[in-house]
Amino acid sequence: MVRTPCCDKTGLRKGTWTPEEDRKLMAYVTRYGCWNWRQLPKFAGLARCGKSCRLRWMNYLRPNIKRGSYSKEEEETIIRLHDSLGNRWSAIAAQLPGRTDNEVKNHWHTTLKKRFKHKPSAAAKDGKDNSSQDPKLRRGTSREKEETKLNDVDHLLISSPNPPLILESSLSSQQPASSDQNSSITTDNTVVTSKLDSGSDDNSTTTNTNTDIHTDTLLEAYEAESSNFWTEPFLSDINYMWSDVSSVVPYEADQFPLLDGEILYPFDFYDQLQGLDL
DNA sequence: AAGCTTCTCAACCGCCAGGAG
DNA sequence: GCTCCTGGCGGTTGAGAAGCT
Repeated sequence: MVRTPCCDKTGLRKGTWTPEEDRKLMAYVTRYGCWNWRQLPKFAGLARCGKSCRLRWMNYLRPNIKRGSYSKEEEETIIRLHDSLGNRWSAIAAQLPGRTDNEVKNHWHTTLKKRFKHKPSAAAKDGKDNSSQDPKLRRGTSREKEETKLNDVDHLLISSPNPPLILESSLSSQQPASSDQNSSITTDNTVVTSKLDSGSDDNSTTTNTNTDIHTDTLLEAYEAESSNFWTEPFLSDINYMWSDVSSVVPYEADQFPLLDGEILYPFDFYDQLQGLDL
């Protein structure tokens, strides 16, 4: 499923992330934010390129990542948005709280796409899905990007002017996060929450705006072709709790001997937990 | 049980946009 | 206006899991 680890010419690691690397990245970003992805691995004590760190954080370690099966509503949203937007996975993912563009893209290619092999999307028919042909048309407008930015949790992480250096050997000497750092994290959580809320609103809005007759036809076909689809329980609703320990901290707590609870559960974790009837 | 094929998805790659100097 | 740097995006890859023969 994952690539075997290897080293490139510059000595930077590639391939599968180890639990140790995840721990370092998570500890650093949680505590200090992603002030500069390029420089971050150096300060975090990681032999990875910045891009790799960013990708790992965005697609796997972020606290609000939703994992598990897609619900009927989520797949419906993907289908509708793909029909209207084409392969703009980040825009589609923005309407699916907790889902990453990579995940949405994978799910489309592995599952949803096959169900509509013979039914080209409206976007494709209208020429909207020409993104892969003309790279200049692949990107969203600056306004769309701005809106996406507002939803992007990471933009609210702190930007430390003097980033703390965390060397492998110095992790244990880290002091607890300052109140300022905590506030940024709390802000992060607030945004996550509002994003989740607004996400559903956006969903309905987008659905109303973008749904056309063709999409309905597409969805009907989709329903007809996926026999067990509508009858499946909302697995993701069961599996996903964005404040769940498993999503916030993918490893056992005792694997974080250097981290205190403040970092393990940096947000108003327990408050969220109580509200979920777990 | 073994070998083969198909599927899944984490991760890489290259390109582009936008900001800073 | 130009160059450089960085973040972000979408396409693609390929190892491992799952299914099939």
